Amino acid sequence: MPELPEVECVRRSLARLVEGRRVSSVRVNRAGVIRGSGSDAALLVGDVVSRVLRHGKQLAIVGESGGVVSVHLGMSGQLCATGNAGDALTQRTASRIGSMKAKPEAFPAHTHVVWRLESGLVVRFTDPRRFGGLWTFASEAALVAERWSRLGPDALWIGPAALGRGLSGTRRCLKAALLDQRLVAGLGNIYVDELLFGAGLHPLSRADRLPGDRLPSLVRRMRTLLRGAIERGGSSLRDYVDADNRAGQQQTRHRVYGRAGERCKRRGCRARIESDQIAGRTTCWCPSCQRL
DNA sequence: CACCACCCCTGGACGC
DNA sequence: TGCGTCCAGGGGTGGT
Repeated sequence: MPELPEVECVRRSLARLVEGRRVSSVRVNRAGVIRGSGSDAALLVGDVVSRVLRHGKQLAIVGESGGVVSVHLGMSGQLCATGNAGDALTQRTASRIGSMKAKPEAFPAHTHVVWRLESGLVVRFTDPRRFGGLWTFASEAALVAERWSRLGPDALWIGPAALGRGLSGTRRCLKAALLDQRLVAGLGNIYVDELLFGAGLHPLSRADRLPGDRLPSLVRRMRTLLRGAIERGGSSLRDYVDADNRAGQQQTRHRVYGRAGERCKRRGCRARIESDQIAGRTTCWCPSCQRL
C-alpha cells in the first residue's frame, strides 16, 4: 500500500524528527527483518543521522559516518516516531493499532526494531506482514550499487524521453510496464490505475504502442497526481500513517481504484467501473473513458 | 522476454 | 460467537 506518495510523506516527517540527532541505542525484536549486518553500528547506533533519502518506494537513513539503513515498507510497514515508551503519544498509537503487550515497556504488536535517540525520541519499525524490511550498507555508494541501481528513475523526476525508452522496450501492457520498478520507480497498483484513468489509457494497451507525443502529458499527469497525493498526506486505506502517526486524505480522491461496479466520476460519463486481474493485480478502469 | 503460479505474512470482511 | 475462506498487494523466484 505505501507507494511513492506515502513513502515520501514518511521521509519528510521522519527527516524533520531525526536529522541532526544522535542514535543512542537500538533494540531488535525480530532479527529476520534485517538483511546485511544487524550490528548496532550498522543500525547507526552512536551515529548522527545526516539525511533521510527516498528512491521510488524505498527509504534510506544515512549516518554522518557514512553508514546507511535502507527501509522498505512492503505492504504493511510503518516507521513511527513517538516520545519515550509509555507516554501519551505511545498510548494513543497503541490504542489506534489495537494490541499492546502487557509489559511496562510495551510496544504495538509486530514492532521489529526500535531506535532510541539522545533527544528522547523513539522510532519504531513495525510490519505485521513482514513484506518489508531493513537493509544495511557501509556507504551510500554501496546502497546505490547493490540495491537502488536496480530501480528505474524515480516517478517524480523521470522525463518523457526516459519513460518513452522504458515503455518502447517492452511488449507488455501499460499496467504491467508501469508497475515494473526497473522501468520507473515508485508507482504501485493504486497510482497506476489512477494515472491510466486520468490519461484516458486502457491498462491493457501495449506499452510500446503508446504514441510518443502522448509522453509529455503522461509525465505531467503522473507528477501532478503524485505531488497532489503527497500534499494530501498520501492514501490511507487500512493503516498507513506517516512518522507522526498522521493518516492521509488522498483515498477520498480515488476515481477508479476500489470503485469496481460504481459509476465513473467523470462529468457526463455514466459507465460503471470495471475490474479484472491484470499483471497479477486487481485493476480498475472506466470502459468508456479508457478504450483499447 | 513475458507471463504464470507460488511464496513471504497478517488482519479484516464476509458467509454459514 | 466462532470458524473457515478469501482478499489485499510489493517483491522475489523458478518454471513454461
